[in-house]
Amino acid sequence: MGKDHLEKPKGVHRVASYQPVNSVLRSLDVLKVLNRYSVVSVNQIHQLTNLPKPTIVRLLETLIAAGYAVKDKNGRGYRVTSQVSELSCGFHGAPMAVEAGRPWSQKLTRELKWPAAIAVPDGNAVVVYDTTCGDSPMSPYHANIHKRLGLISMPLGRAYLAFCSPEEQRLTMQLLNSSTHPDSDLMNAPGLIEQLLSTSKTAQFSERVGGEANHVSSGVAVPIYDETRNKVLATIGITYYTTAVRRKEIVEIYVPRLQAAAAGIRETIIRLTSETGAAQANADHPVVL
Amino acid sequence: MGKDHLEKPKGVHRVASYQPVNSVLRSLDVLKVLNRYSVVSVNQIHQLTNLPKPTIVRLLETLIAAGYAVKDKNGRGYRVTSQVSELSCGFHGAPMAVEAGRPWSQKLTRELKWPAAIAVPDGNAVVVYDTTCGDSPMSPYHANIHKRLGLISMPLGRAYLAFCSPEEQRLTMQLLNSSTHPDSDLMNAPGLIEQLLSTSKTAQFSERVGGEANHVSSGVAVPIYDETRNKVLATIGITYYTTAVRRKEIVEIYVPRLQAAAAGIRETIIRLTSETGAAQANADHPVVL
DNA sequence: AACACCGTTTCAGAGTGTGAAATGCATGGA
DNA sequence: TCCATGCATTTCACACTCTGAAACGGTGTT
Repeated sequence: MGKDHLEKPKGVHRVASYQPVNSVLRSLDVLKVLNRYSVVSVNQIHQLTNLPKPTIVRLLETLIAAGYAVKDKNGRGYRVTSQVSELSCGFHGAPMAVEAGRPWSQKLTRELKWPAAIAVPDGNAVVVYDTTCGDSPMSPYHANIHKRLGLISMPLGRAYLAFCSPEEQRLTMQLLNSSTHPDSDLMNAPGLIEQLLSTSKTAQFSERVGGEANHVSSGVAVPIYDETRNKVLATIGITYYTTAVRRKEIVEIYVPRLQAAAAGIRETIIRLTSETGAAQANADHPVVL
Repeated sequence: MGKDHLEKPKGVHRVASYQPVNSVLRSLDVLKVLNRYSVVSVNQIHQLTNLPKPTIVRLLETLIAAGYAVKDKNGRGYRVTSQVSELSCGFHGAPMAVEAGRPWSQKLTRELKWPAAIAVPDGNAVVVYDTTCGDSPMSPYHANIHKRLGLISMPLGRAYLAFCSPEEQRLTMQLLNSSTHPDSDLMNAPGLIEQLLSTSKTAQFSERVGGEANHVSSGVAVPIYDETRNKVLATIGITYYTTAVRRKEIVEIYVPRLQAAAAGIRETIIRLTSETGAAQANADHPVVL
């Protein structure tokens, strides 16, 4: 397979360098089938996957050894155990927000040109899990992915702190007072904090006007709210050069666009969540016998 | 942490004839770690699993090829996708009822000696997914696991039909009228059906008195009700020789025991469900950075 | 610039997964 | 009762696939 001339990697993403591990792919197929039907026989799996039966039995025993499946009584079939939740319980918070939000932040950047970012609350800060600063032709910053942003000074942080539940806000404030974080230096001005939060709450978005400290950039952000859990799942915002945009434009165009994106993301998340939990209650039962 | 996958043989069950497939066990470990943390680096996985880094990258690429993971932007880490729900969405209905109910039906058989059974509604019948007839010293029948039982004549079936929601009952009755099923021959006596259902509903359990047809056995059953979804998840019942038990004993001892078991199973199911869905919202965030 | 760290790639070799064929093990019909 | 049938399971020799030490290359730090 050795090429003697240089081959350019495809686009930005490199081609996978490894061949996928065969047995792993097969085991995932088997586990998927196990999940589709309540109780499955080796033969059913064989028909659904075209895998040789010995292979199926071997993989099933492997899944059993790992605790994700059990053999039904008197060898009539196999089924999954409650432990399978370990394999999907992590699809919450950051991963869900990123997967649901990516198309929306890209759309924002296409339309407004400025970079957008999505951040997820994590203790005493928010963590940026996605930015479109690579897609934006004129990004004020280069790359702040995985950066922890302060909950007071940064719009993405404040959009969380101002709009989360009162109890959550109280606990987070305690955390802010008892640990070091990006905004630790602002903690001695309690009046300032309350003012910023209430201003955000009234205006329905949070804003940082640049030029104050040593920032040439400004930003606005709004929360992504899950109404079924009463929880701020993430925040989404855009950043721009302070001198390049008039405030009127921000309030009348940028903020509504952000709120529309947040609403769209919220709907996607609700859909993904309900699919994960319930769903297929009907599709699941094509009368297994 | 867990590295040696040496499994001890399990008690009465036969020892697994195959050696578990190594790469599969490892991939499941990796997927589990991916789920425990929002975004993970290869190094973090390495520290948590003790797997060699090339192996981790290979398995991650395999998971990516299968669609269960994606590489976070600019190579800073990996995370799961919404597709992981495929690997656990099946733990509902039958598997959950069986896993939660098994200890209770065994307890019933230990105490009352008669065999107990758990059945799950499936279209126009209920399917027996677990029985303790192997544990019972005096079982009237031999093995009816995976058998489809009628919703009218059998206590396990009637406990579902009588106690499910009115809308579900209406749809199921339509299904019973338009398909063949174990009780097809009873469908021409509509008065009988309504009477059986209302009697069950009043008495809070369903009962079949043997000797009527050609049965020497009788049975009682109760529904396992999920209050959060307003849904009968399964039914649990016991079977006995008609002539061996006085009716007083059934009403005063058997039925209360069954109802206690149903309540216990319901609680276990609620616990399992909430663990699967939410949970770990806090434990999940040991500040990943 | 030099260093340190980390993700990724390479590659040769051995251990491991593979699946056709054979063997059990039920159930059901004659 | 005794085969016939269908399915789950086991065996086993071989090919091949997975393995992981070592090397590489990129990025951020001193």
